[in-house]
Amino acid sequence: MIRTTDSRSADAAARALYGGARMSEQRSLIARAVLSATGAFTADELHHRLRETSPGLGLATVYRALAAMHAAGGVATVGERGGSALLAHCVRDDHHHHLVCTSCGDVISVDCPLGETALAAAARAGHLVTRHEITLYGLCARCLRAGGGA
Amino acid sequence: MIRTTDSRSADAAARALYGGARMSEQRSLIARAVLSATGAFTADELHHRLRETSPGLGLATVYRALAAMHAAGGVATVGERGGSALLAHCVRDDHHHHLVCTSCGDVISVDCPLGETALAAAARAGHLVTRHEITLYGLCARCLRAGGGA
DNA sequence: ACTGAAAGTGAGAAGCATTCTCATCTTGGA
DNA sequence: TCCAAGATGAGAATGCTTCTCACTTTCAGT
Ligand SMILES: [Mn+2]
Ligand SMILES: [Mn+2]
Ligand SMILES: [Zn+2]
Ligand SMILES: [Zn+2]
Repeated sequence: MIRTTDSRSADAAARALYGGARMSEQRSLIARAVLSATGAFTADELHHRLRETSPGLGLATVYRALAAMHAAGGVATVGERGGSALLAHCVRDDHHHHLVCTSCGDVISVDCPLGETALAAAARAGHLVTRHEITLYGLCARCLRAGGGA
Repeated sequence: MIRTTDSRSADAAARALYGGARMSEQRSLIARAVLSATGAFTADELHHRLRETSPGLGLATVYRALAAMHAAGGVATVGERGGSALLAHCVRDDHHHHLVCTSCGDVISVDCPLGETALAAAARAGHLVTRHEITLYGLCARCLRAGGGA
């Protein structure tokens, strides 16, 4: 039986999030917390979770580790909540966006809705779109079944 | 000759931005600055501009006036730059988004690209999209002609 | 025009997320 | 093993935005 919590594969998965950079005990813990998170989280939330088993872990270290994972592409900013950035583990490597469940925090990957139509309209008006940010908020299938249909 | 700076119509336009609320000398000045801005601006930028002719104007007053206009619908958050919110005068009352020129700050109104296709895809997966944020960045026609084609 | 309660103002303090500083560990290749 | 580069933790610092409070202004009702 192969377990996803196997220490060898867990280490490899955690290490991969940093893109081959140096690994510390703290960064390993933080990466595992990111991998085991069910949905989106803020830096502070992750810090609180980690504090339960690692009381000495600093908040700045969490921020630094998340920035490193973000740079390596394993973590994405998927929205914001109450003034804090919402992050999540993101494996998809093609261009896409995220739907964040405002009830449970789950993150659903969505294809980019900016198609030929939208970009062509901008081009027709003489403009050039070089970058865009799209975030969807709503309810995931589970939360919609649970309470949205009442 | 009818001038856009006619005091009667300027007052009316400024007043309209607040949605009929009480009007002070400061709010009038701030509303005119919003109306005369060519594109997007931060609260601090607007404050600096206003300071040139109204040295006593407080930054908190600018923030409060912008919040009031935002609530009334005459001002929209159109993006962010360097950690500050980018605002702009927005008259369009139907659902739309904004393309901000990263060169000159001009704001171009764009139709919402989230069509049936995108929403249906989410619905098919059992999700419900209740809210979304879309911001485009790029170059306006003028800036594209000026430097983008070099 | 007068009055007064509600609303607005200015200065600075306060909040809050995030980043920086710096002295002190760790890590991992040589 | 050695050590230079990198990571850590605590708290200071930063920067945008909001709040507090004493004071002033607005305007609906008279
Ligand atoms: Mn993703
Ligand atoms: Mn608009
Ligand atoms: Zn959910
Ligand atoms: Zn431009």
